[in-house]
Amino acid sequence: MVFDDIDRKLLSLLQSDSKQTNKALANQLNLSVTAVYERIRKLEKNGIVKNYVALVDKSKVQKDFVAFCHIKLVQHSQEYVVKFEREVNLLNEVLECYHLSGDYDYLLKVLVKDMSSFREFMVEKLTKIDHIGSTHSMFMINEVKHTTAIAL
Amino acid sequence: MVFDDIDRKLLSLLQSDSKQTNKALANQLNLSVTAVYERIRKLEKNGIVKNYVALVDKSKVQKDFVAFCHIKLVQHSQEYVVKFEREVNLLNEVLECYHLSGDYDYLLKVLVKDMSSFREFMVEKLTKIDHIGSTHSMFMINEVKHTTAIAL
DNA sequence: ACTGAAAGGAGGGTTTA
DNA sequence: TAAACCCTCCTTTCAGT
Repeated sequence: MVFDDIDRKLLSLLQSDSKQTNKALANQLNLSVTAVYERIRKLEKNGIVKNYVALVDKSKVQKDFVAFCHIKLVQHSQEYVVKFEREVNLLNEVLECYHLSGDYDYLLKVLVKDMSSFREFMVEKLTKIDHIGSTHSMFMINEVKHTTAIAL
Repeated sequence: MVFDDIDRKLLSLLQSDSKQTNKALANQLNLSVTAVYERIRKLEKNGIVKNYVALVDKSKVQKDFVAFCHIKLVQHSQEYVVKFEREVNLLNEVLECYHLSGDYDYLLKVLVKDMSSFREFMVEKLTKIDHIGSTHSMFMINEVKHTTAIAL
């Protein structure tokens, strides 16, 4: 799909606030309501807009201890990798997991209540997954920036 | 603010799909539409729900090269830290930035088009920020998991 | 804090220009 | 594309429990 500057601006608006009415969007884009409606439909249909979500303030729900865990597997056979990735997907403390280049295989972003919850997570959940060789964790001191909006 | 199991379920529903109507939410929660409406208002008013956003599929907009950059500052004076954090906030390629414990000071999640865009980002933007001592970058091979939903 | 009803407004689609 | 118009359904308010 090809998108122009108006689509880009529209995506930027929707990424910052998806509860705006089509009328409000139309004003900012100098378009008619119908034109905005059609463009949004197209973006959704093409899977460019995946979905709409509410963002929750983690500090307000006692989940503001963020840890980044580097993980190395003992082996890299297909079987081990698939199993590890499936298990990680089931852990709700893990918000993000990336297979990475470099010294370690994976980077996990883990969200829990506090250090003791993190300890529990490591002992009871993460290290219970087979084939984990070594881990190295770093803790967030402060969140400097966090956005879900992709600049186009 | 105190929240009960219904609020938790409501937050979970809104975090997975914020475009659901209050009626649909009411059905899932066995509540009336008004009761759902009031609960959502309370969650918004208390800042628990920060905002509502559209999530864009990065692979569909040619932005699927993800890099994690560890950064060490040459000094840690208040002035350097503040300036660095302000500059980083202005870089739209940086989706996330955390001040971390450990060997490096900061971890940045950077989103660009490809390796050559990343090179450009490093040379033209990131390393133009003063006081950066050393950097160490890792590249995403595969995204195993990525959610914005906080489990409650 | 919940329900149900009722008003106002936005979504979703069609037609005309 | 844009604008006018429609009907439907959702949001929001209000009275009552």
